[in-house]
Amino acid sequence: MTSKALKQLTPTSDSLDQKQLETTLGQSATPDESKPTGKDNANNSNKKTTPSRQFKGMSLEQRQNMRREKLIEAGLQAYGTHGFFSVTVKDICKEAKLTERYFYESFKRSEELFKVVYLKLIDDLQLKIVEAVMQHSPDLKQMITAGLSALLNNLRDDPRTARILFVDAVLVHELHGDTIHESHTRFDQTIFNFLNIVFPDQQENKSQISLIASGLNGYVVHIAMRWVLSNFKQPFEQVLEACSLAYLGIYQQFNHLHPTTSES
Amino acid sequence: MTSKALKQLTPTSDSLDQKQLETTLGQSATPDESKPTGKDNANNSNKKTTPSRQFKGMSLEQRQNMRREKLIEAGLQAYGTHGFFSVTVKDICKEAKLTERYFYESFKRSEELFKVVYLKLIDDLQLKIVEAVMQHSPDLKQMITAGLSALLNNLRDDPRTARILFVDAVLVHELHGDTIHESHTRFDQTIFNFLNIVFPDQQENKSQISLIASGLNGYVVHIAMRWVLSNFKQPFEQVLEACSLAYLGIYQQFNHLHPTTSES
DNA sequence: TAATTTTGACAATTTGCATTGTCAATGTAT
DNA sequence: ATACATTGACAATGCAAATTGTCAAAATTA
Repeated sequence: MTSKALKQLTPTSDSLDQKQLETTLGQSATPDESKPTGKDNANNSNKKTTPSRQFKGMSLEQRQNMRREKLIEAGLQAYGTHGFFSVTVKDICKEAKLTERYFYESFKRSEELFKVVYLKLIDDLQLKIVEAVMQHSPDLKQMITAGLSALLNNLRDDPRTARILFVDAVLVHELHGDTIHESHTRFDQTIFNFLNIVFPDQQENKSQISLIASGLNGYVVHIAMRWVLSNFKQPFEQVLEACSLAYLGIYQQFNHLHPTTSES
Repeated sequence: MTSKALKQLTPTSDSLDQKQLETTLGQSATPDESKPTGKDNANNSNKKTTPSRQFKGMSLEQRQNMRREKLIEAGLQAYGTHGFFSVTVKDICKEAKLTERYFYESFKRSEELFKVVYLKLIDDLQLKIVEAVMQHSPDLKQMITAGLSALLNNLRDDPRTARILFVDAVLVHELHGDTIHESHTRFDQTIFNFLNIVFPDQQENKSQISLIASGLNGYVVHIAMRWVLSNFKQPFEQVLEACSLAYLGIYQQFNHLHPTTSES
């Protein structure tokens, strides 16, 4: 079906290099500040505190981390199901089967938990996509298909992810300054890098390519959101094709505008 | 600059019909429920009320409408500058130089005002775009350029619009059920209609074209948002070109996939 | 088993804002 | 000029959720 005009797309792909891909595309932003936020852990060696004791076979730190994980999972469930603004701290605690106290043990406020959930999700997603792309490295069309499939599959397998990443995230962007905004930008950046590999000899058009990367990102995300919100009405293949069409179209257009070697 | 590969894009455009355009593209959704929401206006003819008296040369209704307009303008300013969730009713009243009482005279709650502001903005924007497109009717490339220019100019002239339409709107989608969601969909729909005109004989691919319309919408919006957030760093022409590239690319791709008449 | 910490349930307090209400000052009609 | 609608400033109340605090049951160590 999608063969006729697509064959001519793989020519420049021989300039693709597996190593180059790994180096350039990667970039996990979670800066390990996603660790416990609570108070002074390390047995604050004052007077009356004989803290740290084993419990259920776990140390204090282990228990805290376990609670933290439960809260994060509960946050994913609650935020992803009801939306950030319908969820209270109490809701999350109920979901996690923990009491409020333990929420504040790990997070200062609801937004902080949300941020952690968000960063985790977007990191996971990006990793999956980049891996999928790299696995099909030399063939441009396959790389595109693989990356898009990874994205769409992820969203379909867990719509909560879609809600958090593409709906509520905009919000927390506000509340959280720009930390999340930056990580949102990372996607643009990844696509930008990809385009730079595909069009190696376009030094002048960096700025233009950057814009196009943002556009492609928006293109796919918007379609994906419709798909999610429609409860996956359209068949996977159709969505995939609609998404890849943009990439392939851009590819052709760009090559026509800036012919490098053998373009007509 | 953008000439070489673009010339071949206007062929099918001879099938474009001005009337068809007007009929198909239009669609203002504001259902005139955007009128006063307050209590019983019409001199509730009970006992003790001798309401309605002239004030500053205006009737009660005139004064209410004037206050309403001031609130709407204040809402645009406040929401568009600080974001919906940072704005309180008091803020809006301060901005409008009115007291809370008059807010509740016209609106039940903050979301209601937001909705009105939103619908007003999106109607204005869509009108401008459709008009611009129609004015350049026969020539496909010019239509695209004109429509995109109208959009970008509007956003640049008033970034508050961008914030409300593309950032906070998602939000109020939540709060307001789907009224706003629908009007958000209208943009997709408009583009869908446009594509249907451009590809008249693609009855089978309706569903596919609908997805692509959403994608194109997302593409442009995402680029536009970057542009806005970067405080319009990139030159207008560059943004415009990046946007139109997607339309032209899709056009070619689609024609290649589903050749109608003379396509190679 | 006794001493002590950890935990869970839930009450008490705080906070931020919406929403309503009061009242004096100002403008309007007769 | 008098009576009253209209307005603006701001206090009073309501409310929902965040945040902190209390206390007794359960688990742990020795």
